[in-house]
Amino acid sequence: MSKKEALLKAAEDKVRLGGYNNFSFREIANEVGIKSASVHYHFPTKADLGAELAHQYTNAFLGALGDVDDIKANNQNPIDVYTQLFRNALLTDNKMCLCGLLGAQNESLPDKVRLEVKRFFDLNLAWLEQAHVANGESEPSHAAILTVSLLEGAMMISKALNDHSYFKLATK
Amino acid sequence: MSKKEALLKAAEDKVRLGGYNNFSFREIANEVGIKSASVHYHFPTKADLGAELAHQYTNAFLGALGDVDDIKANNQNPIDVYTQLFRNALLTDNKMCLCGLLGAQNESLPDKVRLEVKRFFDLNLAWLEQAHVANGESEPSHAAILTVSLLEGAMMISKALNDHSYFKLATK
DNA sequence: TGTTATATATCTACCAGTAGATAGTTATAT
DNA sequence: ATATAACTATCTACTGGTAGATATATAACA
Repeated sequence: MSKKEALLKAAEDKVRLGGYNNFSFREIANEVGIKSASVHYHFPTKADLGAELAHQYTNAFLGALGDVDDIKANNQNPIDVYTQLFRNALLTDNKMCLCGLLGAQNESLPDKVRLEVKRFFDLNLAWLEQAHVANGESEPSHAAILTVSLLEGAMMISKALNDHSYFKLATK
Repeated sequence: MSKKEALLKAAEDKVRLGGYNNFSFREIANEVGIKSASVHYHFPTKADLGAELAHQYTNAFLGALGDVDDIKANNQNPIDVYTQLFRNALLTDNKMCLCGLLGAQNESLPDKVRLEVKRFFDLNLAWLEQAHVANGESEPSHAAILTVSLLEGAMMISKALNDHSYFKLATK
C-alpha cells in the first residue's frame, strides 16, 4: 500500500468514527510514518483529501454492490445484497457509513466534499431504484428512499447506543 | 434569555449543522457578546456544555411529544405526532436532529456527552414502544426501532442531498 | 443606617497545544 | 535532467483552559 493509500485509509477510519473534523494532517501523517507537511504533496488541501476519500469510498461501495441484473440472474434479491453490504460496514468495520456521517454534517463541509457526498447518495438511490424495479415494486423510487433511510438510520442508532443488535433488529 | 441560555442556543445551532467540533467557545461567546473565558463560568469544560446541551434537547423533545395516552385520548395517532416533530425539526429549523448527528459521531465524543445521547435514544425508543403498543402493534419494540431509524435516516439523506422532499417522501 | 461579606457574572491577559498551510531543501529513481 | 516523494523549518490562526482582577447586587450584621 502506497503512502497515499495509507493516508486515505487512516483518514477514513477517523472520519467514520467522528466526522470530517476528527482527523488532522498530523495524525494521519504520524500513522503512516511521514511528516504532516508531506501530506500536502499528495493532497494540496484538506478538502482535496476529503473529496478524494468520499469519491473512492463511493466507488468501492458501488463496486462491491455489483450489477443489479447480475444479482437477479443469480437468483438473489438485490435489496438483500445491499442490506448485507451495510451490515458488513457496521459489524465488520464497527464504523459508520462514511458518507452517512458526512451527509449529516453536510453544511459544515467544504464544497468539493459536499459534492462527493451527494454523488454517493445519488448513485445509491439510482442503484436501489433499479433494484426495486427488478423486484417488481410499484413505487421503486419511493422504495429506494425508504431502504437507504432505514439502513443509514439504523446504523446511526446502533452507533449512538453502541449496540449492533439494533441494526440487526431493524434489518431482519 | 440569559447569557447561559443564549450560549446553549448558539452551540445547538452549530452542532446541528456540523457536529460536536463545529462550535468553539470563542464563536458562541462572540455571538452572545461575552468573552470566551466567561463561557467557562457557565460550563467548566466543553464536555459539560455538550452534555447539558444534549440533556436539554432531550427534555425539550420529549416534552414536545407529550404523553402517549393523552394523544390517543385525543383520537390522534402518536406515531404521526412523532413524525411531525421530526418534520418540524428538519423543515422549520432546517437542521439535523442534534442527538442523531452526535450519535453518529459517538465514538469521538466525551463520555458525559455520549451518555446524554444514549439517554435521548433510550427515551425515544421507550416512547415509541409505548406508542406502538397503544396502536396495537404485534411487535412494538421492533416497530419502535424501525420508526426512529427511518426518520433519522431520512433526515440524514435530506441533509446530504440538501433537498427536504426526500424526507417528505420517506414519511408520507 | 451603615458596613461588611458573599455570590454572581463578567473581564483582561495569558498559556501550551494544535490546526492547515507554505517555502525552500534533499534524496531517490527513472 | 526530470519527476517523485519526502524533508526541515516556519507561519498565522485558533483551540480549550487557567489565573486573577473587577463590577455589581444581595444578604448579614452591629
